[in-house]
Amino acid sequence: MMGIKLTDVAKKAGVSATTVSRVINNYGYLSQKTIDKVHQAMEELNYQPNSMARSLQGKGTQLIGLIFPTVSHPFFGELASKMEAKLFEKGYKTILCDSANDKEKERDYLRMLAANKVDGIIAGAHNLGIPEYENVELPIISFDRYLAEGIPIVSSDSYQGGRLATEHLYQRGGRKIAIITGTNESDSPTNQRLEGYLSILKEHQLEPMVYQFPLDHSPFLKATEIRQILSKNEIDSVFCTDDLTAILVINKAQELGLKIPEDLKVIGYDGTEFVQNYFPQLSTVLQPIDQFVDLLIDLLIKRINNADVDLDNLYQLPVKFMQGQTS
Amino acid sequence: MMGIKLTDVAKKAGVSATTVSRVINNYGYLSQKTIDKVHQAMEELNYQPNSMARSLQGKGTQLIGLIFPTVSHPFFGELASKMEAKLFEKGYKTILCDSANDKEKERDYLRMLAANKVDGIIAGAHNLGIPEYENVELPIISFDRYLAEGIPIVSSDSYQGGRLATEHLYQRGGRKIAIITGTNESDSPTNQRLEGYLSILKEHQLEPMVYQFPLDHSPFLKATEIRQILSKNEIDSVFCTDDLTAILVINKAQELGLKIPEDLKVIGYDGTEFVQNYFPQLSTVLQPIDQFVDLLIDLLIKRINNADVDLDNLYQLPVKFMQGQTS
DNA sequence: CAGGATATGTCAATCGTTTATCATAAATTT
DNA sequence: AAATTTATGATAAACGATTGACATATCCTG
Repeated sequence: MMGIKLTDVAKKAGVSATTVSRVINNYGYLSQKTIDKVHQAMEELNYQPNSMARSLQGKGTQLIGLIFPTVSHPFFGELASKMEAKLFEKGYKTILCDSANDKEKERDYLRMLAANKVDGIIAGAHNLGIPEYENVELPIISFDRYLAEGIPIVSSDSYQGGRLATEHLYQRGGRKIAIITGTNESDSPTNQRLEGYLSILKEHQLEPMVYQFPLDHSPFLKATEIRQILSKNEIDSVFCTDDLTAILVINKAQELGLKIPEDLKVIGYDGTEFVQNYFPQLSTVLQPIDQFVDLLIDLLIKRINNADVDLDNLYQLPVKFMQGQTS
Repeated sequence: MMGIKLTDVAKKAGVSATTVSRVINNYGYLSQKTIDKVHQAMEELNYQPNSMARSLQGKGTQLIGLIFPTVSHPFFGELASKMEAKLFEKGYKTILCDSANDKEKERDYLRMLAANKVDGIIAGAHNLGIPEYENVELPIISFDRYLAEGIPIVSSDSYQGGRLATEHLYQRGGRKIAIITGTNESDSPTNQRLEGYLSILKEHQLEPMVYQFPLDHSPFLKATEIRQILSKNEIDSVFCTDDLTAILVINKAQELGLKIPEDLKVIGYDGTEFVQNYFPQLSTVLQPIDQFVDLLIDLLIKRINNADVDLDNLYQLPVKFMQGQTS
């Protein structure tokens, strides 16, 4: 039933357990001959050191917790997928935690990750009021959201993104420019997209039209509200602070017989590869997902290797506007 | 640096370490008073038993490995997300393994999961020729793909799905019905979709037109090939064996000025919530994702609790056709 | 109040690996 | 040939929790 253990390898290789351990952990004096013998025995027995026993010794688990709202959303799916790939390259394993916008679940996760002695956490969920983050002694890096004092945030320049999108709509002739965004309950840089929008409208002395949908609204509910907004016929442009909402707007506009972009200009936000591949017509603001991944992981690994490295509080990566046919 | 341990709880609660362990593992005689005292101490100290130490004792890690091609694909993203949620409910943690259609990566994962002593594995990747599956002594359940003798497969009735979609296209007047599917290198029930298609064409004595794209083709490449196929103007209907390809077909058809469904009828396959929400117009064959999740997890847990339970080799869940406006 | 049931404690071994300490032996340098 | 350096082994104590064996004390019940 039980697997191969270190002593089995030692026996097979005809050396002592100590020597096998020395080979595995590469310390002390070792002859090449012994190293080869041991490696061969490990291969022949298909030996894998027991992670539990190693980390009991304080070796680190090589486990990283990933806390995101849900990987069923293309944006987080893409982020998680790339994160996982890069972590695996670097020898880490990923524990997936879909917080599902559920505060209690997120707290449970935090406890669970601590109990599992993960080496670090990357958190990008949207729940507020989780004081546990204040006391976590683990290395954490946050994605796009304030968690607690001393936890670095990686995000993009949402203010600039909001400005880019809105100014673009204005340049294309939009004068009744609405924004559809989430309720900014969470203390996240994401809310700056709205600020960017407002700043541009102010510069052009236009009246802002702000629609805020709670994050936990179903797409169906959102679609219904969007239909209502559109059928009032009071707007000529919409800036959606995520691509999926923009797609809903386009769908509903088509149902209502509105021509895009003539009757209605639409801009999204995120620009995942998914949307670029399957909705190439959508104008959107590109978030630098690959750079997010690189930076998040680099920072986390720095923290893991040295708990005292000085990291900035906030890293803001630049965004890019991408012209499609919907604006 | 180090966290709270069992002996700290014992001290705080004023009882012995054995008693604390008895409380945690719920065995032996215990008074309610003691139980409460210990629980209170655990809470006050925010104690979490060290998973490593527990599983060294043979307690099981409560870890489950999830091997899928990539969660950046809406279908697998949804599957993974729901799987993770249900596993968490049942007290399991999910290690995410995106095999990325990379055989070597998948083998590495298998090794890694064994070293981490996961309690079980659910594998739904698409790689062929991984003999390791033959020797894994862990409980495994496969999603939609043959792995090795004795590993149960959960899938849907792809043959029937292929028939449903194709017959529907015929009923709507399609006579030049093409299929776009993957190359059936992987030994998976999925390939039965093609068989279903062929069977219907045969019944109606129509000429099959089969286009097969390798799984690792980029969407861009696929789109280009689709454009070529469509511009030859030889078909009036397409059955795509996944929704995303169907979306590409629709995009390219629009570019070419083809009216849907008049000039071209399109049917997809999968019917994720994502597609239902954001592409409600697409006709598609619904896979029973929720039932997949329930069944996969129930079977796996059965195997975990009793390695000798008799499970079927193949579980085929029914699919449903869903009428949209593209057919 | 005897005797079983209940409640708690002490002690020690165990899980598989790491690592420090000592010991010893061979190989290499001076 | 003596002195180092290199190579390996034997032993044992961790890491944190579990659990069986055994001891003891309190409780309840007939």
